[in-house]
Amino acid sequence: MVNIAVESIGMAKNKNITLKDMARHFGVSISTVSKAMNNSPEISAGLKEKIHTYAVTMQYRPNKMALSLRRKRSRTIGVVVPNILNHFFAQVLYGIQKVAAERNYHVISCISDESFEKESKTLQLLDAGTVDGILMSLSEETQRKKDLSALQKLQHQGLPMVLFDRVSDRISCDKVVVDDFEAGYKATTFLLQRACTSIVWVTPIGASSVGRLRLKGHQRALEEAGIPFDANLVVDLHDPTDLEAIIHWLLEHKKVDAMVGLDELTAVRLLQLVREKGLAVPQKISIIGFTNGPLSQYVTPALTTVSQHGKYIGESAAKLLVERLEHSSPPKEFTTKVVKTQLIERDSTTKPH
Amino acid sequence: MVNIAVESIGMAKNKNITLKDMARHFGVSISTVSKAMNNSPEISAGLKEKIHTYAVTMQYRPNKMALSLRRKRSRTIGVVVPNILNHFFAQVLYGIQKVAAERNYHVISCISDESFEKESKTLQLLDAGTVDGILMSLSEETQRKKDLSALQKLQHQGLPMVLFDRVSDRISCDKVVVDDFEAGYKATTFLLQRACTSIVWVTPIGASSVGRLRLKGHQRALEEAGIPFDANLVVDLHDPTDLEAIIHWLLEHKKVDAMVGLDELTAVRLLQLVREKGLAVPQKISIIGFTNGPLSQYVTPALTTVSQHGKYIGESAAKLLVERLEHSSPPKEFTTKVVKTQLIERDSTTKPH
DNA sequence: GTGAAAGCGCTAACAT
DNA sequence: ATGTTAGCGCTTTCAC
Repeated sequence: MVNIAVESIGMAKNKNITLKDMARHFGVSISTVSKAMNNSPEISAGLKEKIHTYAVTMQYRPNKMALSLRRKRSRTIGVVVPNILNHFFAQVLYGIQKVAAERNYHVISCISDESFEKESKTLQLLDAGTVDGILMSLSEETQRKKDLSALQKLQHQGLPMVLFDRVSDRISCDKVVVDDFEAGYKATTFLLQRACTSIVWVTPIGASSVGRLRLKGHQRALEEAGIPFDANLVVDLHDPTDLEAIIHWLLEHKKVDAMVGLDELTAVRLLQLVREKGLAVPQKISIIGFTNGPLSQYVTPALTTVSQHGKYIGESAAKLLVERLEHSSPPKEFTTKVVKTQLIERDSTTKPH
Repeated sequence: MVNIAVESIGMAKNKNITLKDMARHFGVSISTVSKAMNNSPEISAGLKEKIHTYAVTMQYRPNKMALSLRRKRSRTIGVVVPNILNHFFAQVLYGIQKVAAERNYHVISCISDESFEKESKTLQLLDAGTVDGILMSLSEETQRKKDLSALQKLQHQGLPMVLFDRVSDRISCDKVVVDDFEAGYKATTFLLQRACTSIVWVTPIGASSVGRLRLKGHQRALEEAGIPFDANLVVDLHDPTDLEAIIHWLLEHKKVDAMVGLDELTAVRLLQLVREKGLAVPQKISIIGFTNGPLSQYVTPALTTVSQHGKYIGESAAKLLVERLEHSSPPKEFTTKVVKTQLIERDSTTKPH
């Protein structure tokens, strides 16, 4: 009686069935069932057949935890991005999810919110055992602090990782980066060709590898054109709410004919502020943004922008990681994949004359 | 000597240390070490002290898989969203990540891409054992097919879940939804008050619960105003590329004075198409969108829009789930939380007269 | 205060 | 063709 009661409750609660349960059911050993389920040739066709159908009707599903414990692999990768509301990172994440799904990996995603503390905490939680590997882009604060200890700890644990976009020389691993120097160079050159010589450079990510490289490209372009670099035109934006005041000041005290915003939202806000000031874009001021998202596309005038191919970066990074996870046999050199940017000309910049 | 050698190799490869290793090191039993690490009062203060410091220097980290296997809980929740490039869902995900991080849960996120097949496959991969519970918003295709078998299977496994935004009556669980009927009603009423009577209704999510409810709200508002409902004005958009042709046709064959786009991107595209046609917004045509994202905010003219508080929805859903996971003791009734929308008036609609 | 033993669910080398 | 055993890393009851 007790048994029956237990069984029916069991049905309702759908207690997950195990190999042990099936073994008991057939009066065979657990390993026999295991082998049968894994289609081992050791087991007779008849028994296998019976066990399989029973497994199906009982909805047997192998326990993932037990498998992971045994195999020491979880088929899960961890992803840490600074900000998921940023279209570029959303695209990257999309790319990552895509290849992960294709290869039957789960992805645990975490947001650092550009905060060093959150990033470290996240990284701690994400240690080896939870995930087989990590995909990550450094937070701005982390790059400013230059404190990579959390990451290094993981690396020291032997956790494979690939860094993308915001990377660091001090971590040796596979990397996927944008050719940011060239991107900065390209944007500035583009403006110079359109006779813009006084270019305001607004960077919300000044301390990041990405921000620094783009700035260098900018400076190089100026240099090659023989235009002196004016540090006052570089706006290192720590707090987005400062933007308005800064731009107003610049517009009143400097002769400005172009602006570059290093992320999509900043560029669009630049556009808005300039127009509010009554200055026509691109006639008076040309504007270039980064990240080719819907925002750049649909704003008026449509923004000339540097596309970074976020989805492709995500896919590449994920593939690189999975590759390493599965063919750990030849631990070949670390590679750094450089993804070229593309400058998409729209209506926020003047035509060349 | 042997020990030293082993130790140094251990350092290099950083083989993760286990309770067993520590037990051997101190010549005590595994269970003693376990108790010490868990601060059991059974263990003498002295030993505990020694073990703790050793654990720290050796960087002991408990094996997550073993713990999960033992506890039958992974502290991981699964999230399935239709589309992460959509700002609304990105916000929801952000909210979810936030509370998950606060409560020390991992989140495995998956994208269904509005596809029934991908959603089912994902759900299968995400079965009990992998995650402790699920947060999910149904894909459009799934809602059209009305095939919830994958979800029901999970439910039958006893996996706690909470559905958000795109939900179904046929699944009984906690839910967090937007008051979509009211949202549709509100949008239409708003337009009617501004003397718009011929309202084009463009829905890329016609088959979803959300799309249907909003349409009902729309119809009710029309009805109350004594305006006959014209089914030709409802555009059930299956393929986004059709939008242009459809709108052109409508603009030429119907007298239209307002349009509503049921997601952010659609509304913005509507705005663009109308303006390309040379029709002033809002003077000739008023436009209302959904989802209050940067796109709606920065487009020209800025879009009047129905805000759905994505982040809040994500937070609520996550909290509901975690609540259930942690106090499974009183299995109280399922709740459905209804989040009110907010109509944000901007410049794409005329002022009331 | 410490340890032995069983068990979580599964696999695999080694019997029989 | 099937079973035994040991073990993945940890917790926990029960002895000592």
